[in-house]
Amino acid sequence: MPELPEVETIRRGLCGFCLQQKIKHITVKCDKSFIGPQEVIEGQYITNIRRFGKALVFDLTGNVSMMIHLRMTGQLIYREKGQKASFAGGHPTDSFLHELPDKQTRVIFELSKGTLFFNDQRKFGFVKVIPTAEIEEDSFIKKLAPEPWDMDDLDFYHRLQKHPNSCVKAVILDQAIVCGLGNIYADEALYYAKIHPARPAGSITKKEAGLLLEGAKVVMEASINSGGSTMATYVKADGTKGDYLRLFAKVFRREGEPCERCGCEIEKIRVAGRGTHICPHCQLKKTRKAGK
DNA sequence: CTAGGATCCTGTCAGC
DNA sequence: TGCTGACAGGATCCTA
Repeated sequence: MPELPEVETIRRGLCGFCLQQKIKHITVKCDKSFIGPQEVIEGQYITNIRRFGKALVFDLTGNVSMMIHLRMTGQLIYREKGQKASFAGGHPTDSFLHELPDKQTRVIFELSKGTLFFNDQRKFGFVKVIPTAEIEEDSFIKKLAPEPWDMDDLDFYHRLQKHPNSCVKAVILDQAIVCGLGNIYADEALYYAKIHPARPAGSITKKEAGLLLEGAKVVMEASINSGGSTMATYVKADGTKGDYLRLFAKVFRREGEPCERCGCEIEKIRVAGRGTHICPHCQLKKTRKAGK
């Protein structure tokens, strides 16, 4: 679920609540969700929260860290004692509003001033204890490519050309090619650049690659900038489903609605094994002949 | 090596 | 109502 903007929003939010707090006790409710010795981090203080792509790293005293990856359905929900404060981020579900722990709670971190819940419906996400000095050697973190803001157009173009026969959508979802995009922002960035997701990456021109990289930055920045209010809005929604995606998504989950550029109906198709949303008029599969 | 599909797991929803 | 299959905001492993 959470892609780069959501994870960054969670990082910023939790930094505001959890820094300098002590991890007093950890309850692991699902063994699969917690990797490593929990007693190593009990009693330590949270000194920093970093982000590597879609993974969060909590640095602790004692030269130890914990990496948390939310994968598809992970959530981090912080509740302060006496309801003084709360923060929720990740896969949007009613768990944001309910009494916790609930059925999907996998790990509970009891902190000095509140409680941090790691919820995860599908159990794909995890918490992993790693010595701080070894974080950047972790197999996941090690192979991450730069984020779109740290890449220039030509570099991005060359990265696409390394997989000339793969669908361009599959290539931009690969965190070793460019870091941060997931299913939502991949669709949104391709729509921005007017590129059909099933086109071979090798057919993307330098100009198109530049537009696609720009699209990735634009859609993710917009989401990060509205991210804080996003989470707050959801929690305040009081029973109604969070639909913050609709605030900025032009194609994602908008099948059947008109494209805001041309009015043509948005379609949902399948590309690279993933549900994929396009405007069939703006995003042509065949490249038009040069000279229009 | 590449590209595509299956897989981990639980819950929800559409269709019979 | 109950069953069945498809699908899901991710990443890895297996196969051809």
